[in-house]
Amino acid sequence: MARAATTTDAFNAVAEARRRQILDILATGERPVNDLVRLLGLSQPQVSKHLRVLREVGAVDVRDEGRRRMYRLNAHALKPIHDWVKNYERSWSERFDRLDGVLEELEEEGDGGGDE
Amino acid sequence: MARAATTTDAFNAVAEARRRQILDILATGERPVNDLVRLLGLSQPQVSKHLRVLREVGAVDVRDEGRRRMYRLNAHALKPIHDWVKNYERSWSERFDRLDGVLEELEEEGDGGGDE
DNA sequence: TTGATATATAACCACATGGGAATATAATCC
DNA sequence: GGATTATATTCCCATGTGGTTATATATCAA
Repeated sequence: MARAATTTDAFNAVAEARRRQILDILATGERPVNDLVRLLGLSQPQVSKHLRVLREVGAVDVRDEGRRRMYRLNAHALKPIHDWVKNYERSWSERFDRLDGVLEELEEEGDGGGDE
Repeated sequence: MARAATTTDAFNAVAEARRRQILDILATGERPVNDLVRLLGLSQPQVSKHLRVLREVGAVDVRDEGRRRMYRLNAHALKPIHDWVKNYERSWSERFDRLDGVLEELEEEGDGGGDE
């Protein structure tokens, strides 16, 4: 088996930095494709393909406006990523560093003489 | 060019669900490889290879203990993911839904013939 | 209608992947 | 020493990739 498709879920879709950049731009408002092309300095097909991936995972919505296609962020698709990663926040949050130290000591004490 | 290597950064590393599962288990405490093999129902080489990816992006640390290798979470490597995705949180947070509506209206109103 | 503009798609390629199987390495036990 | 246990690595392969170039589709303008 190869790697999971980029369209499998939001995790795979935003693994690509370009696609995160696209979302960052769309976070400031709706944009046609050509705006993204200029702002990112990518080729037009490249941007269209990235947008397709983002569409397939639901991270962007499109709306036709004449010959332009207006893309809009749908950040709800990113919620699973936030939900997963937020559980790790305490590990790097200064506020919890001291608590973590205490917990580790307790664990080791209860562990029956482990040193290290 | 192909897709970025899984070891490029944390985003690519955790795009694989198995690796997120591994981190979830390690979040409960240090574990030898065989624990992960049993808990995940994966083959041992598979787990070792996933662990290598997680090591290369700094998401886990290892410690030798006899013939076992104890793996430990290093959640700090996940901070960039959290930092990126947290900026989108307001989009799905109920508390901000009403505010978003207001902001969008303001944007549209002010958009009378804007530049670009 | 013809031409220009805006976007999507297709064909192609080099390449890293995740899984499986087999093997290598290393520590422990007899 | 040999056997067992624990882990890492290597080889193999099918597959999906991101970029490029070329083309298709659709809308607007003259």
